[in-house]
Amino acid sequence: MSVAADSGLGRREATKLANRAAIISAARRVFAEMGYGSATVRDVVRRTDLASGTFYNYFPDKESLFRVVLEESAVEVRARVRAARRQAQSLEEFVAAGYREYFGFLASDPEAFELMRRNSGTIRAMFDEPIFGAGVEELAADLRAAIAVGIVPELDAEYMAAAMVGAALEVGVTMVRREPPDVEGATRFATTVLLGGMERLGRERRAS
Amino acid sequence: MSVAADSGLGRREATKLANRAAIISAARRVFAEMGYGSATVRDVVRRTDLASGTFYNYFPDKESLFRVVLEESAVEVRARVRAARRQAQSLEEFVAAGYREYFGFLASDPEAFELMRRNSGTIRAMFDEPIFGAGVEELAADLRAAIAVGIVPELDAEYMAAAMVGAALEVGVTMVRREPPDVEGATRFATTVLLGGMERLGRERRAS
DNA sequence: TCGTAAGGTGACGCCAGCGTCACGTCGAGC
DNA sequence: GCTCGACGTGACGCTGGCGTCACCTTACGA
Repeated sequence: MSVAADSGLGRREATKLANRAAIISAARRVFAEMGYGSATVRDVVRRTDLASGTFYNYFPDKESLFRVVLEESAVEVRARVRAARRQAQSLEEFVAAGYREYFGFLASDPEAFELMRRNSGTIRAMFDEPIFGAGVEELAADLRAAIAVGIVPELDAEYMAAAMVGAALEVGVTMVRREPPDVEGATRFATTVLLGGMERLGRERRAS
Repeated sequence: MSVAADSGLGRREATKLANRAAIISAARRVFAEMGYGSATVRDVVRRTDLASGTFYNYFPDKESLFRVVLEESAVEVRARVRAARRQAQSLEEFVAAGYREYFGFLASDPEAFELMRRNSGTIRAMFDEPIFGAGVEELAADLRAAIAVGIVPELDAEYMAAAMVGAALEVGVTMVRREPPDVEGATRFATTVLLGGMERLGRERRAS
């Protein structure tokens, strides 16, 4: 045994992991900077010290790579947001928890954020309705559950989910641009607006 | 004079206009379907009965074409939205007018909408902060003016503008997906939410 | 009716990305 | 230490987009 590596892996296994990671990391930067459409496999490989042929030992093509890159970022966020929401005991907590988790993610990983923002159109078209789209679906489901229990007034859950996610996206962009990004402030703002919106929707509904 | 054309233009002038229009129209569809990045000049030309060389008599390259295509749609919307807002006599009218105009546009020209949605990331990156971005700026300015006059409670105008635009974008997507799109319903929903949000922001501010 | 030139045409040369494959290297296992 | 095969390598053939240009058609004006 000539093991070497600090990890428990052999050299071969280790470089394999490293190469894959290098490709994904380079791809993340490339897709974020120039967008999926104009990026080429070569662009990614060039940001790596690998040969072009090597790429194809790891991924069959650009699209597969893109899917993996997104998976790595987005799935985790969505899961975190949803988990945070699940623990909420009140409506305010429900809304705030989701926003806090999401804004926290943006602040901590601006590159992933840029990646998703830059390619949001492509993402929507490619997976039709995933990543953010699925986020909307999940939120709508959570809202419907909350309405059923009576925590949230009766309202169009689909529209409400869309409004919440849309606001999150744009407020997030604004927050990231401010230095340093104020996660708590953005969370408070978004939460207040959306809670106020639900309140008023409830009031108007009752009035009619 | 062999004029011919129904319009007052000569044949040459007429085909020139028609060719330009044909290219722009084809480009709109191509960019909407495959996104700016992966679209090629050839893709556009192929949707036309023109030869590839002809394209370069009208536009120097893909980017110029893209800018013109966007200009044609976006500038007009932004102007319409802003004009509608300007006539508003109350806060409710201010918010509702903007949304109504915007949602009306989406419903009336879904292709332009698809174009902008599909390429929103590219647009942001290319013009950095135009189209929608400029929309946010304008809205923020209008909000600040309204705050100064006392119609809108003191709040972070930039965040508020972001939230309003973000909500508009996503609610718009949802609205367009419903058949038939209910412009008034979406307008009422978005307006109520955002007004409620402002209300609550004002209340919380006063409380602190 | 005729000369002129505006402008459409598409083949052309160039370039870059694609995916492959024959070769070489080097770690793994004995 | 030696053999073996996994895997990195980069040149290669191919494809398709790019922008150009010599040619030709035809509207225009006299």
